Amino acid sequence: MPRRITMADVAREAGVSLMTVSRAVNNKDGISEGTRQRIQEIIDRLGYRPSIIARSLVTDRTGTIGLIVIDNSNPFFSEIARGVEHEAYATGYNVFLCNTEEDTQRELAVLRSLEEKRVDGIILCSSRLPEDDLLVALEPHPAVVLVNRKLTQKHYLSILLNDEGGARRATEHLLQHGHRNIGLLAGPPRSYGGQQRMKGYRDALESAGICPKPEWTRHCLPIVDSGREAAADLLLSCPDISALFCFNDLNAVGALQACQSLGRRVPDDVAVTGFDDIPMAALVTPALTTCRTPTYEVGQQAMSLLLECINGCEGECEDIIFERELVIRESAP
Amino acid sequence: MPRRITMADVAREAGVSLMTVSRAVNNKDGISEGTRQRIQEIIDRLGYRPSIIARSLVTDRTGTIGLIVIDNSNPFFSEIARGVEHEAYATGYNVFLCNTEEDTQRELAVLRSLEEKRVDGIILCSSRLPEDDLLVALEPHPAVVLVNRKLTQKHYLSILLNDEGGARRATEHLLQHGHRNIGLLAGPPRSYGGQQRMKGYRDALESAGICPKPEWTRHCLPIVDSGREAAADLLLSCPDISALFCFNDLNAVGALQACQSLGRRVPDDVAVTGFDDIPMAALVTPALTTCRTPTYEVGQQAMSLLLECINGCEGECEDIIFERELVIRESAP
DNA sequence: CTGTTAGCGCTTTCAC
DNA sequence: GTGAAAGCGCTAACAG
Repeated sequence: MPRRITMADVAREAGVSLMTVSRAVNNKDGISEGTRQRIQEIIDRLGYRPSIIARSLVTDRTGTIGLIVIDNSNPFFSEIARGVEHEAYATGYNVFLCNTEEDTQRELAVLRSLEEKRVDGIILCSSRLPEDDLLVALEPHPAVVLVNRKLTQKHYLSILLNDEGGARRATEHLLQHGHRNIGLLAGPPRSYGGQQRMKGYRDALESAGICPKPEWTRHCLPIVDSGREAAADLLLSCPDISALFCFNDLNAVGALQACQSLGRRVPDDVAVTGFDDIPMAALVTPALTTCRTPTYEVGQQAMSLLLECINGCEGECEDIIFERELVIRESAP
Repeated sequence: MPRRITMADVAREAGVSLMTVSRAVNNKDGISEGTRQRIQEIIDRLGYRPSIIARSLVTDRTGTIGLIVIDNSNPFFSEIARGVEHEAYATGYNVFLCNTEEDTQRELAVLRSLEEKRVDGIILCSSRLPEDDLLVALEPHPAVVLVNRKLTQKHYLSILLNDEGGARRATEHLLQHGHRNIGLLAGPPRSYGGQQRMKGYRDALESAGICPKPEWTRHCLPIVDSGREAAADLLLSCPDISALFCFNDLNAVGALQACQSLGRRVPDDVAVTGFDDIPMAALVTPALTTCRTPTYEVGQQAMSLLLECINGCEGECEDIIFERELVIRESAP
């Protein structure tokens, strides 16, 4: 491996000083058009690439951000990631993608390693950390956008999803169709979104004069398999349940499978609702009634917000709230 | 924003030199256990985080790698990304995720920006660049692993998928069930995997004494919508087609939709095969016959290979070839 | 319009 | 076991 071309090489070749090359590279003025072109030619010929590492050391900007999600193989997150990366690319940033895999220790570790990498900011999706830990872990980061998580002690710039409202509407939809005993696949206990959805679910039941029984609830991981197991368990122990409100679409797909293997028809014996409206939701049989989120846009907006934050518009930035639109399909018509 | 804590702050506080702190931070020896502990305490108390940026400048290692995919919202890639990131996390690396969105200019730009970020290596998946451009763009990178792309002029460490074999088996499966006029959704023209699949498809047909007609083939983007359009177009212009071999599962799902809207039953009127076996493949109706790839493992192995390459085991590293296992389901029983 | 000096935060090398 | 000096590749600040 031959030594890399540095700015000094370009400067020597062009017979100018480092600063002149630097100005050419960064398109700054205070340099004649002639020298700029001459230097550009030499840069191209030599294949010089400025070291963002060296530049960062002095400018204190790395041109990188960190994106933390639970699990990039969950379409909800991979679509957010795509939105973030699209916006980042458009503005010259690179994105570190980190999965926490529902592990709070890993979430902390990742937050720390991004700090050591001196990212200009982070987008943290669906954090599972207790608020106290989160406050400490976020504090050293120069810019932060939270997705789907709200803190009580301190405000961070956020993209919020109206999970409570979405859950309420979905549950009301089930109630309107005569369901009284509605099961809840509640997702991970530490999920803020899960807690909001539970609120909406309970609220809707109580407004209808129904007391949501604790035994109607099962926590589960936000994946198909865990949803299947939780649903099967729930349907077996509470045979009078006629509808399932599921934390997300993956859980709902699992619920569909559980119903199938228990010989319960959907929606006739058991109605099922999902959450997120991932592409799969419309394609399974029966197609899922669910709450849609414009996931890609969430990612885009999160990155835009973060950029504003990085570029120092303290105070002027505002949280963005996305609605969860109820999409009615066959699993709960 | 208060100034960041630097190693000098720690050194001053501990009453030692920079070097001693450095040794403690990097767990090097040549330092007594006592001082090490004392320094560690001060580091914790002050919340010091070493600057990987500054370290990189002297060590010439950044602890980062670049992962380039076409589209992270395609489950095939998001699952690879998860595998890569998992392995990276385990070894202390961070991953830049970049989407090319089928745009070769963007692929070049991303390759270049990763170079400027001085990544220790890159994993390039399903590159769409012409070989000549690719050779130039890859040359300056210190370590490279190619996924599902083989070059003719120079060898790069690769994870290869036996797409040709998989396509042949899938096509043979269709032939064995009496299909003679088999359409091909061929994917993007620049896709190496697509070219290999086309080879396998043609090979199988020719071995069966059938001349694959050019009008049986449609190129399309590897997404549902494009698959639907291409399939509809194909079925309309060649009504005698009784089976479709699709570039990937997303295309196959699109083909299913096209059949539905044209009133053609699957598999009775038209048999359909997909490729990849993404989770959705088993969940749509009818469930897709497809060729499975252990995508997550592809990602893991790609990262392992890259690490070996980074750590300089020239020559000893070997390409890894994954088979594409035919999974028979309802869409082509 | 161009150049010189200093320094970003760390590690390498060598000296004690 | 510990420290001093030099330098990684670049840019900010100022001088000409």
